Amino acid sequence: MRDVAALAGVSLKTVSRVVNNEEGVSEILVDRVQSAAEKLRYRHNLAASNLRRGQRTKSVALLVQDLSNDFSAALLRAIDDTVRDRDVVVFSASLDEEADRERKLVANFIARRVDGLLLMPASPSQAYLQSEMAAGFAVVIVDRIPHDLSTDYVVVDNVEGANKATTHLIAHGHRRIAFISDDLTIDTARARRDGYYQALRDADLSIDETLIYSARTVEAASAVVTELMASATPPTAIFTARNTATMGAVSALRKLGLQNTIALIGFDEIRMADLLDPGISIVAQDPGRIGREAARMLIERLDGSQDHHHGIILPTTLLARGSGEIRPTSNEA
Amino acid sequence: MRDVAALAGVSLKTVSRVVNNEEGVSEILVDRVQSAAEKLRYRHNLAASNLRRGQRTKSVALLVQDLSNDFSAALLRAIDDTVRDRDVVVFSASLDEEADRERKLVANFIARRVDGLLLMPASPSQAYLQSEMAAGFAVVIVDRIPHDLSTDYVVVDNVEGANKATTHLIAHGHRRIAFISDDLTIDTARARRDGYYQALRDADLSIDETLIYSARTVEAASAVVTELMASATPPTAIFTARNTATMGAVSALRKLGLQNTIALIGFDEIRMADLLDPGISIVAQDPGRIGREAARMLIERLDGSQDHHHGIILPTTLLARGSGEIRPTSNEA
DNA sequence: AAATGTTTGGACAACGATGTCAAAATCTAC
DNA sequence: GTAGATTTTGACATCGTTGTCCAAACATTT
Repeated sequence: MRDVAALAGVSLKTVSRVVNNEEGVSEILVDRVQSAAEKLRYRHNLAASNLRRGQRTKSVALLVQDLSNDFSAALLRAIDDTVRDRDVVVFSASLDEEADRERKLVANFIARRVDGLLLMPASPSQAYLQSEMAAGFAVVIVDRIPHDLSTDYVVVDNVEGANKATTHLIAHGHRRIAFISDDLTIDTARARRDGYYQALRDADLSIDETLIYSARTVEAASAVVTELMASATPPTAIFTARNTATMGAVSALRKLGLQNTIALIGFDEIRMADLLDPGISIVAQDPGRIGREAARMLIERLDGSQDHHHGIILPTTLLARGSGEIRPTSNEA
Repeated sequence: MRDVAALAGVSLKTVSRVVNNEEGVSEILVDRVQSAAEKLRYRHNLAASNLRRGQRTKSVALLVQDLSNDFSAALLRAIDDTVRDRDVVVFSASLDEEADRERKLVANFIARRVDGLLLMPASPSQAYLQSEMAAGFAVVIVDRIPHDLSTDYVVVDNVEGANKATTHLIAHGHRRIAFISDDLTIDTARARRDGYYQALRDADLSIDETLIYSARTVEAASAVVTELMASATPPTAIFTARNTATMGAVSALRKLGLQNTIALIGFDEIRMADLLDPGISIVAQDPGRIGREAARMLIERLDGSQDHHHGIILPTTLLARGSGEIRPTSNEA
């Protein structure tokens, strides 16, 4: 910038004025500065500008479990779309449920002075964010309920959704319904299990702990289903509480030739679910909507809203496509 | 920082030393500074540090067509994983094939002084990056061939992959093979069409322009297939040159009840492809590998490599799962 | 022609951090 | 106890910008 000023024969401040499109610089000088900037390939330094101005960095960070998961990818896309109007850019990273990584990344992003954080927490407690928030840092928790932290969040009604799925299976005559979720240390997984329990209780069915499994990956879920089906008393229906689990279950059932025998409902949409045979019944959430709402809440905070923190609980939709409507075979009923 | 120094009763520089874990500060002072920092909730400002040090910002940007597409999401994940060791964070954004957006975002990221750019270009020419690169900015083009720019890039062998798919269909007796790709202004789409043409020519089949379509979205592709099948002389096979096109074709064929009649091969993997009936034959690329290679190349440049720029052309794999092995019905042959 | 108003341009300090270099404090050895 | 070596500490300038405030240049009015 100094060089540009020298080449254009003006002061630093005048160059700054031109760069920022400020009023009060004669056209002749504007031209001279611009061509000098061009010649020297001058590039404005946003970091220095932000430093001086003490302003927002116009950047936010999104931390999710796994960016390659459809749900998280859709979330990211929706968030990026929502903040784009305001010229805000998005950092993102995968946590793989490692609390350490969350802490490290959050510290890094705070050092970078991002304006806000959208977090699908891997940590059991987010109390460590309290002091940051007190200092004006905006945080919105997505897909999970915040723990030990009073902040905005956006989730779906996991208990209700899981209840709906389980009740649906019960209504179709099932009494032995397996539950496969992500690790139960995860809030969302527990909520879905609670919904499952609730539905069983409401139907006066006993809870069989041997039907409760957790599996992080598609392969793990597939192995669980294979094992379950080989047991002495296999379930007649499966409720998979996560998209990867659903994919694993579909794959395993098909391999066993049981896709038309064992009922299956999954939580969270999977691609091509309606094109499989049978179609896979799903309790769907709308990741785009979750992302948009979360980004909107974050933006409101950045705009200075001091409203009381609140959570948005979005509804789920049961999509009956066939797999969830399979009835138990006679000898199992 | 000033406040921390005051509270600890030391100079600014000493605080800086403690923050940066530099040698030569007595333990007593280290403790005093740390507890002062704690008390004041001091957070190191990376932007200011980078400004003073004139160093790398340890951030890179990834610009792709659509972050919610499986391919791009897998790319992002692989890149994030690769650069994480070095404590580098990743910005990402979707371009939706809008060249303007690419230019704007690149300018923004340069102003933010990201160390490097991973770009799936939407622009027809990337010449505008030449001067940035001359100034030491690292650029790697992914999934497409750079235009008017000498730089590193990572692509798959699109011509060969498309040729392989088309040849496979021809070998199964097809002579009327439809081609559905992304917009043909896109380099990669053109390369795949070229591979398709090449295979037809090699088999002495004429090229029928009425069988060439482009469709950006799943819905558009579905509509194209529906239209094609309603025509007087429908194809007996379809080659979809993009994952969204494949999804659209699968959906349309199934709706028409033609999934076991019309052969289909897609370029780029789709989820659950092997679980559909018939399984969907795919010319697969490995997005994780593409991302890792691209990130690796970028890192090498950041480490100062001045090697001649070069492109990596990764192979594709034909996965025969059923849909691509359907033979034309007798009256069509 | 003097007084007033309106643009336009520039000097300077500051944002938060750190490299340089010299001063102060501590230690060693005779 | 003192010269010399060594460890700790701090003053200052600087990275690239921009807000503040004043000065110069020019136009307008009476």
